[in-house]
Amino acid sequence: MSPRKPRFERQLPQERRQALIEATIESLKRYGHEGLSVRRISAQAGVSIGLINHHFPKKETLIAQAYRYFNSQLVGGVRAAAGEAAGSPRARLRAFFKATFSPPNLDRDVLTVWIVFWGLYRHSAEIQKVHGETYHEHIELVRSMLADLARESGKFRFSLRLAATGLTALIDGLWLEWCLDPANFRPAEAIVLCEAWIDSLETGATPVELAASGAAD
Amino acid sequence: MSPRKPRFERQLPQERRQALIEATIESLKRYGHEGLSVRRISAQAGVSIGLINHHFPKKETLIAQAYRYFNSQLVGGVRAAAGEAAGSPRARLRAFFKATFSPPNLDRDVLTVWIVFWGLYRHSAEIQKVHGETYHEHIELVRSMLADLARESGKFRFSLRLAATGLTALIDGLWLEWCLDPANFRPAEAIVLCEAWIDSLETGATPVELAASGAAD
DNA sequence: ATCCTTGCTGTACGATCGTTCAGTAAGGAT
DNA sequence: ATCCTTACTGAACGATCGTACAGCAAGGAT
Repeated sequence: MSPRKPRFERQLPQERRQALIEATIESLKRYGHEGLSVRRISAQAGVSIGLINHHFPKKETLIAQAYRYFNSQLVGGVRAAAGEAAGSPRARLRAFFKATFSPPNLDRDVLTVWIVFWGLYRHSAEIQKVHGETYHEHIELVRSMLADLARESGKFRFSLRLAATGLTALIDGLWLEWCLDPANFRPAEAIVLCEAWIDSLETGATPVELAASGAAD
Repeated sequence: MSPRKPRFERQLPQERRQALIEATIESLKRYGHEGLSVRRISAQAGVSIGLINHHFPKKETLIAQAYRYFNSQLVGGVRAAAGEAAGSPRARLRAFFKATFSPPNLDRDVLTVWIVFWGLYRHSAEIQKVHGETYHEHIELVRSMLADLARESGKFRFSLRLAATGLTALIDGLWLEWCLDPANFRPAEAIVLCEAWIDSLETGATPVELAASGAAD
């Protein structure tokens, strides 16, 4: 008789928690909102139901940490792609666009997961906190690249804040449209549109200031 | 003794169904994803639990019809605003932007409701059908306005399809960003950015064609 | 005034939810 | 080889879910 195989393996709490976080994301990819149950998550992780509450005080805590991990993985990916690109600000932006509109960023499952998290936003203080931090991190990345570009190529039509807002909106909107229906356009076309937005920042004839238009709301 | 007040009032099926649809939307605004239960919806409508299944074969049918009604109300609003504007294509676009970035369109509750519907997208054929129809209607509206503009003012940098894709993405992205955090920018600033996008379509120096960039991917 | 249609109510049912907790056992320490 | 800590299991609990259905009653028809 061979030595009995253990029924389970003990893990360090830190490692088990990370495994549960990754199982949560996988469960959300597979089942959408229905993947948000301790039974689905624990099945995905290959552990018992009770283990989740052994490592996390409430389900909400696990979900919020999964949200943070998911966002940081994605923003980390595009940040690294932009950082590795050659020196010119324009080249960094190009690498940033390319990474944004390629896997693993451009993935319908990513939208599925995000929508589940967004659905929790209004009623969960933890989710709001994580969202605020990671969104701020993302828009700061865009802002810094635009700042580099402005320093090199002169004035923009808009304030840096507004230029970053517009570019972020364009990127997010294209990303969202593609995920909802990939038949609408090709990823390369999205990149062309983003590049064109950058062009228009530099070549725009009339600098638009907001004091004038800010009167009415 | 006064005549007894009836415990309930009978309605024509058509009217009751409409009331249930509106109660569904209100319940989603109030409670987000948790508002998607027959108990919450029937409480919101002031009727019993069983009435929903009396008028709709499954809950999913009610939800899909609520989605259709919700979308058609919103797209109908901006379409009407654009239609009532003065003759020039530019003026119609301006009215369209203004309606898009004003209540009742620019409302955080609208995002709350949409996110719930989006969360059902992947696993519900009915929701997919409704989404496809209303999204197509919306992008056709944008496309027709851009077509009018192009007819009057000459060539665009992009194909009509791509110009409409980009403008729709910019609008949706700005709308989404504002709903997630209204402190980021003012609605008037979003309109300025959209107008600038239109400007850049007309004044762009280099017409960009896609055959060149479409090789990869 | 009585009947009839049917809009409507509300209990019941089985499934699934998040959480609790008493007990099991893995595996390093002694 | 034995002990001890604690990661881990899994049954149980009450709450809530969507749907079914038997019966009630509103209100027009006769």
